[in-house]
Amino acid sequence: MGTTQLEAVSEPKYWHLRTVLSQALDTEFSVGEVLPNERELAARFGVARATLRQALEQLELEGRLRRRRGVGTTVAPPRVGVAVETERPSWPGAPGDAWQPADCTQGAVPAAVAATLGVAGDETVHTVRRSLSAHGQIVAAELLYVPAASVPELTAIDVPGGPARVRAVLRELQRLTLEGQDRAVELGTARAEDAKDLDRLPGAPVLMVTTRFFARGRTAAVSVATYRADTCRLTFGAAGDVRIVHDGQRQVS
Amino acid sequence: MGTTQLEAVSEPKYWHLRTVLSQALDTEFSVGEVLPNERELAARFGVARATLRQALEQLELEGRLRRRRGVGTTVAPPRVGVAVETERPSWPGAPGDAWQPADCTQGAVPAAVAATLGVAGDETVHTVRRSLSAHGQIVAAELLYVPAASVPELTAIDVPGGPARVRAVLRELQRLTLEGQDRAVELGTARAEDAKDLDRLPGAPVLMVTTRFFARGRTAAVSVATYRADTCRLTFGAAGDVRIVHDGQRQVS
DNA sequence: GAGTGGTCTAGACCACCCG
DNA sequence: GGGTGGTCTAGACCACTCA
Repeated sequence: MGTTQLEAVSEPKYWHLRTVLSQALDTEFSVGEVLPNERELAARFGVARATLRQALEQLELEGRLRRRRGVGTTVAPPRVGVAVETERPSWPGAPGDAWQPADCTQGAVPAAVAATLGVAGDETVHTVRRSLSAHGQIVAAELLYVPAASVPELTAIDVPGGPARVRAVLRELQRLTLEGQDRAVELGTARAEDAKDLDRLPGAPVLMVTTRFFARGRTAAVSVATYRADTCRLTFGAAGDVRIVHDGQRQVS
Repeated sequence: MGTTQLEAVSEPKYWHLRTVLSQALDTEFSVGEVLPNERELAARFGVARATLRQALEQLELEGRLRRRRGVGTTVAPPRVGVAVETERPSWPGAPGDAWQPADCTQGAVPAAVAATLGVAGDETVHTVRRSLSAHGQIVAAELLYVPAASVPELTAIDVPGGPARVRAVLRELQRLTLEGQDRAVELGTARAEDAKDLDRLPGAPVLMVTTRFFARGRTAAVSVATYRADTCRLTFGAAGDVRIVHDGQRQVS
């Protein structure tokens, strides 16, 4: 990485800096390598630390860098491909589903969720929490909403249940015939709670995937999953090793 | 919106501010309404302007606010659902495809694209640019890469072609039997060029959708589409009016 | 305790929009 | 020309990690 000062250009400094750093990452650094600290880098490029941080933020958003307080800034590995949808629709918890059960509560749900489920605001809904890991890292957290009416065989409980309870809910769900599902993907920010699970700061960018499951002519369950946007690439269909970055700067592995 | 100062809490000020503003947006503002300017808001909450801006940035990332230089900060409408995948796989430009042709060049492509296409680095590839509008706004820009070998009937041109040329390429593509496709979705930042098309600043968050089209046992084309992350919600399957926000604070329309 | 990134401040100037 | 958000500076202190 050169010691060069930035020459005068019309584009914002932080954007030019991002480009310079991006090229340096391509040519002079390898995955896992630690960059000089922010104060050092800022001095080297002759900018304020805040400006440098703006450039680093961009690169982190693109999944090129990983920054950890007390540790430093390192070159991030390529994003992990996470299969969101493979072939046929299937219930959560079906064989081959890699999500790990966490816990399960029941009670009322937020109005927006109730509306999507088509249930009354005070109707009992099972709320299942699960998480998904890849390469030893948690990459996604999920809230699965299952109206009690969808799993009538299930006996009520008063206290939060653990993984066993989660499995019981999912088992009941499998008994229904899945008539279809649809999904929506959008950008969101991690709630404080999810951020903790995902080992990120509150407000970290996440990809929110909302899935509706249909059975018996109605919405039998809704899943809201938040994936770490910095480390994940969501795949649909047979997508295996798609590895394109828009500006084409990045090496293929 | 209260004139209240922020009380002492352990969470970062900008995050608490985000929450306060978010609730104010839910209860005291309607879509399109203009917020007080940043200096005014910062003074009202007793924080520096930079801190306030950090909170506004979060809300903009969540699609709750829209900020325009010289104009002001307004309450954003709900995100637009954009159908990325409906039923069966289909070629770009097939009937029902709402993408607008822009222009078309040919020549070498970035190494990463060539690798995905499975062509040599110097092989001729048609690069088609298209854009997608919804409600009078451009919401996505696409680069479609079609190796010359996939459309052998097409005569070569030396200069960039317009929409007519784009249609010719797409027409040739339709003649192939589409054997399958897969997709990947990830977070990216808008290149300067795309940012201009999308009416955003460079580095604006975008959802990058990479699609591979298979024909004759190989990858016949690759599309890289960038959607405005602030205004778009990508839908897969029959998803119509899914409208859930993770923390459930938001009203359903 | 030394070093890292994260938060926050109080200013300045610039680019852009609109009346 | 006046008002908006966007960029940038030069500092300070804090929270966290690790030897």
